[in-house]
Amino acid sequence: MTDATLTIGEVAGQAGTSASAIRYYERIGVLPDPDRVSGQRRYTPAAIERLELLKAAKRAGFTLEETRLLFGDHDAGTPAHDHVRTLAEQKLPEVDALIEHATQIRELLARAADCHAEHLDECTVLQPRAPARG
Amino acid sequence: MTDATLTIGEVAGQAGTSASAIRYYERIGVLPDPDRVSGQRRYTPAAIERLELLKAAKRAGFTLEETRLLFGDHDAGTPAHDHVRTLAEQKLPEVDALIEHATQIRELLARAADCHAEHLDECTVLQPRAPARG
DNA sequence: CTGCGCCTTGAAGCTGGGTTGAAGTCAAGG
DNA sequence: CCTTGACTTCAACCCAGCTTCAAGGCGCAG
Repeated sequence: MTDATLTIGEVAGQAGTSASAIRYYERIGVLPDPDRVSGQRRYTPAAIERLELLKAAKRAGFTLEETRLLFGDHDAGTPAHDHVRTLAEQKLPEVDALIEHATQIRELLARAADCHAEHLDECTVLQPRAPARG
Repeated sequence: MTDATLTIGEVAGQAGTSASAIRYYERIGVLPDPDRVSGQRRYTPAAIERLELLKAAKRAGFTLEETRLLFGDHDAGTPAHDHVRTLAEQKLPEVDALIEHATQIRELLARAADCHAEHLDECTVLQPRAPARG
């Protein structure tokens, strides 16, 4: 029924993480407990997608606890379901702010990377929009 | 010459961080050593902007060490200047990836926040683009 | 039945990013 | 003078997020 055939090592390799990290995630409830074959964890390919989502969420500034709440398994009708909506509403502006900040930083980096000037004054990484030293 | 009049407490308050964090940043070289008046740190308003840049960079996934390298004080002509360019080139695609991932997460959150369905199946936070359960 | 490779667990250790606490300094005010 | 309050240093502590270690299990090849 579940074509859970992947071992933890395979999943880790494909998702670009480590087996120990996956075990850790399961321990703290960020990932669900997988099927077992004679004690060993077995995964479906969906687990890889889930890990990638988890990675993206982490990069977006979510703590593991938040990803657990947001992307954990909640069935409809549970109080958790409503809680997820609330949390999502809370996090939305934070993610928006992150995107905006990251875009600003991106501009700075682009300027720095593109700068071949002899003196940093002309292309300094600093001063996102600050005048200073004028 | 330097109109450094702000105390660490004032800067911390305005930048939305803590005095101990600022001392820590100075200790590890992420921020430059400020002027002193009878032992006490004094800052110009530029310090607040710098702290805000630091915060943005952190949110964008930079380690403090990276911000030290990127946004630290390098004078023109130093080897560091070139190193900054290299690092900036390295980080650019990472920041791009971050922005993309964050945008994806944003979509997920927006869906979740907007979902008033009774059952999570219709609006589940999971499955960014995965079919699954089909 | 031995070795190999990958898996298991639990506990302990590590790194980054700070915070907290103790003990002391300085300037102003009563 | 002495307190008050915001600052100073240094070391110790804390938390999240893993990694590493020790001791052992399972299945397969030789």
